[in-house]
Amino acid sequence: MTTSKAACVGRPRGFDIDLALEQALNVFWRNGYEGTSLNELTEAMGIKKPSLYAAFGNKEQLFFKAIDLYENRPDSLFNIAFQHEHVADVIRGLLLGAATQFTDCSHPQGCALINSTLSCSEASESIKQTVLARKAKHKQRLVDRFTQAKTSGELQADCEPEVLASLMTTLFQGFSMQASEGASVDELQQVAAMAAEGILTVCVKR
Amino acid sequence: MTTSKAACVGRPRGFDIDLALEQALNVFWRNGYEGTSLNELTEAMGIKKPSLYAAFGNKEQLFFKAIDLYENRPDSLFNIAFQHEHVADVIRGLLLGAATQFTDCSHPQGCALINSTLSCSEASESIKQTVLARKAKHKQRLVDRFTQAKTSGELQADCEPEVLASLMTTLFQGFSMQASEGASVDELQQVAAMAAEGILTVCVKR
DNA sequence: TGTATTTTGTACCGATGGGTATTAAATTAT
DNA sequence: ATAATTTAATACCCATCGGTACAAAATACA
Repeated sequence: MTTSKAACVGRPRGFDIDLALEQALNVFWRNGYEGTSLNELTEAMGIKKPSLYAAFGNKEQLFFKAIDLYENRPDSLFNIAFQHEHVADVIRGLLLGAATQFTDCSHPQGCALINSTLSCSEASESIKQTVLARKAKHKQRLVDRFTQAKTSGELQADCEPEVLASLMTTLFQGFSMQASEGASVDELQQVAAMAAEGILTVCVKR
Repeated sequence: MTTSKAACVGRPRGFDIDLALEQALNVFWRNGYEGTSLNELTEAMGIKKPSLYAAFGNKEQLFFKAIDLYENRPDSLFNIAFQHEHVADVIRGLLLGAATQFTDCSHPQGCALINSTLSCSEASESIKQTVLARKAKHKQRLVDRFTQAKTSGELQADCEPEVLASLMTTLFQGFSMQASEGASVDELQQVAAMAAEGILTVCVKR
């Protein structure tokens, strides 16, 4: 699928490339891009450096592939929440979903995309720009959905879709940081509930 | 004041130590702790490494002194907002103040404290813990203020001070990230206004 | 005029960063 | 078997990291 080179000649690869990519994602998710060293990566992936470079190119390309894997997961926050018909349920789903997923112990805490941008000095500028572009794309999905809600009369007249979308991403980023710093599910869910109540009261007709 | 060693014997120091500390703060503010190298620091401070180590100890201690400088500024967000009598004005002041200060072009974008935690791998664990402790102290100030407001009857009965404080810090962290990523004053102020309206509607008696 | 004391600049230290050259090992095709 | 091809492991490359040894320079005191 992601890597479908049927190299049927030569010595066969001694590791599962998709599994290795998942391990790499976990490390980047936990430590960000610059906070992750090749030694950490190779150890987590169970391979040596030359194998990593042969299979994935370099650290940067490995990161991009890992982020692709992250964003294409079917149980993504956006994919689930956007299934709701009413914008009120979308907003509730996004906030509660973020609080829940970001603190899920079955994987690193917080959002992999958000966590990755954090530790980017001027060195890895391309990483920064790419991640920012992806985040902007997600924000645009919010703007589009809220604009549609405004058109269909679900939102208050004085509620601007762009501002509402910005508020949502602000909360996501805050949730991601708090989760990474050890906040509990309960704490974030309570915050999400309060935020949702405030937003729905102010922005959504009921 | 901060460094009042009257070393009146020996070769006099060739640079202003307080000014140098301000420059160091600016660099940490922009790049975080691990994202800042000694070369960047010495260049910004206009001194060489041995001078830095003689004056400030090491990178870690320099960071702590820079953060002290940051937190003790009289025009701090909290110090200003907490002067208001009514909790509604405190909340409005904190949110609008954060949006405004975090995007102020006269210094690096975002909150120095929040930005510093971001790029902390397991390496600099002491930095992480110290910054987390300081952030927790600030959050406690919020909890105390909101608890007082609850007692004095300014808050709704179902509004928990801890949750409200968490929501505020969530927004601060989100604002800091967005500001660091280039969000404009206007954008953040609009978001802050919407957030304030929602919070006041849901949490504060009017 | 020393002498003690402190700062400054240069040049360096070991450790770690991302990345690679090279050779041995394992497989398919001839 | 043997050649061609691909992966694996070791050992290395250079740049940068935080930090420091050392000697020259600049001051106060005797």
